[in-house]
Amino acid sequence: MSKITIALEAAVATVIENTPADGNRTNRQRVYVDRAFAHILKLIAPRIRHFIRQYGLVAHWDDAEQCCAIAVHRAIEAYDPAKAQFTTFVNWQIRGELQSLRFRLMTDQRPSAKKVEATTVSLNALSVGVDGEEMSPETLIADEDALARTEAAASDYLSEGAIASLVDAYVDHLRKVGIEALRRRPRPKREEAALRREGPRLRTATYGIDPAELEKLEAKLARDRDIVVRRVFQASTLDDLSLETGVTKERVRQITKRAAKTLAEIAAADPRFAVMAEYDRPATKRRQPAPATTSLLPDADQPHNLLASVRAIQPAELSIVLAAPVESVERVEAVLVAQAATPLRAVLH
DNA sequence: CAAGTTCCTTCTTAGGTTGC
DNA sequence: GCAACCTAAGAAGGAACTTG
Repeated sequence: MSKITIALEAAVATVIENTPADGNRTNRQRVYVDRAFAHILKLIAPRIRHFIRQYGLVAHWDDAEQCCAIAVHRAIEAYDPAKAQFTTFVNWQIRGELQSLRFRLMTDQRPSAKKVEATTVSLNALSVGVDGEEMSPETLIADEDALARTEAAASDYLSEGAIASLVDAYVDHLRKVGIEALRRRPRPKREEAALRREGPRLRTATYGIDPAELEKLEAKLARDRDIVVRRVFQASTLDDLSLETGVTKERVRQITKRAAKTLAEIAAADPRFAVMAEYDRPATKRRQPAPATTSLLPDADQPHNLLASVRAIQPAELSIVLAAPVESVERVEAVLVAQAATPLRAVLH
């Protein structure tokens, strides 16, 4: 154990000792707790600075420090020395608070309730029985899965919106390319001669392109859009799409292959689809650390972010891995399996 | 000027491979 | 076994170019 770890344990022990179960501290106890709390903050100040930088919250330094202080307070309240060391426990509390702060600052762009003239209605006000007696809202909740389904539906709604935007961007790209090709394509000589005979016509609205050609282009775009949406995002089969669109399975495959490539390029180039582009990257590739001001996610290369899973194992298995006698690992119940080169990290109690 | 040739793009067909 | 994938080859259609 390092000096800081030992000092943290001692300071937290002081806080716990001076916190009676009923919450009524004496003045002396309050002074001890305040001193110990200040000492804890001083000990973990370098770690707090590190996390604030890592989470890209340098621009909101004061708020981030406040969140970290709250995290330390919560960590002390919930800390159980029998389960883990405080130094480990407080890390996760701080990260959780900072993550939450970043989410509020960078993601939640909803207007305030006052601005949209929203009214908050208490569930209790809605749950009055026939006889006028108030009923507990919980008794009215018959569907325990409602929350999960609501969240899933909201997630689906957002993803459908993102997909529609991405496909719109792809179709716009195709339209741009198609119109450019029509503009570059010289008019057939016979048609040109006929136009000369008819005299000049103003067609600025169609950029000098024959409206019939534009109609054909739009029809093709609509067909391609349908194919891409159903094939790429809804997993329709080649057979189904071939039957319904009238083109061969192979042509459907070619269209979707070209679309997938272009969609990936659009997603990578447009910040609106940054999350999709991020998701598209192979998991095995190590990402380059992004500047803190542009990335919403913590640096994946940091050792504590490499955690992949927590797996329960038997003491006998761990004794083999660590080449230690079974008796010395009897109290170990779980190990953290990390993605790093060292496959196992265990703490022997 | 009409018919033939060439070039380009889109789409289809055939046959082999791969993964579940 | 089947669906999907991939490659190669070729058909179809439109337009420019060439030739008699």
